[in-house]
Amino acid sequence: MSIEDQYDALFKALGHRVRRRILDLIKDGPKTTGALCKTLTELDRCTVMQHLSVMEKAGLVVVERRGRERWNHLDALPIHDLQTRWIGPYAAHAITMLDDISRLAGTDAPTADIADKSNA
Amino acid sequence: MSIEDQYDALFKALGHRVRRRILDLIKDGPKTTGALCKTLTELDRCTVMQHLSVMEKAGLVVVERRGRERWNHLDALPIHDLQTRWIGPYAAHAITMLDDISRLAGTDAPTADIADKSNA
DNA sequence: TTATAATGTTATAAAATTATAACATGTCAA
DNA sequence: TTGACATGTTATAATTTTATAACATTATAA
Repeated sequence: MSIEDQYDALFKALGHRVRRRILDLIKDGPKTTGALCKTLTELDRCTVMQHLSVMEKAGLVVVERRGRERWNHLDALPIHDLQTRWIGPYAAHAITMLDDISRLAGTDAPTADIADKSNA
Repeated sequence: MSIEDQYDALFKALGHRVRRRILDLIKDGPKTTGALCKTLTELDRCTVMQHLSVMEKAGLVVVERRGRERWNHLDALPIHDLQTRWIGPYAAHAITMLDDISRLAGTDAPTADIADKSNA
């Protein structure tokens, strides 16, 4: 699987609000598929499993089988790598542009939220 | 447009390699649609325009019309915001987990690439 | 061991995305 | 003003994604 394939899979996995919701649900500890379905009452169980499958392919969810239960763990490392290799450089680019604009205009860079570089 | 809508649009826009390629192409300066099409020879002009439209909706591309030309500018600020508000926290979460594991195991955290926190 | 709970599999419908084609509009330059 | 260039619009085909249903498998506990 090429790096582009990985980016495709990752961005795709993050590009649906239900899947981001699932990430939130398992952020502080793994949950069984059944437990997730009890929370996501608006969705069919099969739909939840399909979403989990998309996330598993992206490496965001790691499955641990215990008896008849399936525990879905979050693995946030792919997100960390994405930040390091792709998002970070582009975010830096945004700041560079802002700085350029500021220099051209002879003013300071815009306010906190946008110009804030201190994101861990 | 809610914040979730924005995340959907952004992740979706980034979730296709052709669109990431376009971002790269306009990173160092705007390009006309025609110029982009000349580079992306494997795609129909309409397809390129559809991709540009997806990116425009996500706020990644800003269009400047000059005469009969359409200059596509990159705006990386949405990516910066995404990093600050969403990606960053999750990336930090990954590091926290690694630290927890290391502490439990009584060893140091794994090697550079993964444990590296120094991402600008 | 057997009913049931939890999950897995296969099939399919509905919706959205991706890619083209055909035609239309607006602009420049001779 | 007219021909050609750059882009816009509408329609449609092909593919993928999302959602659900029906049935199958596996494991637990009474």
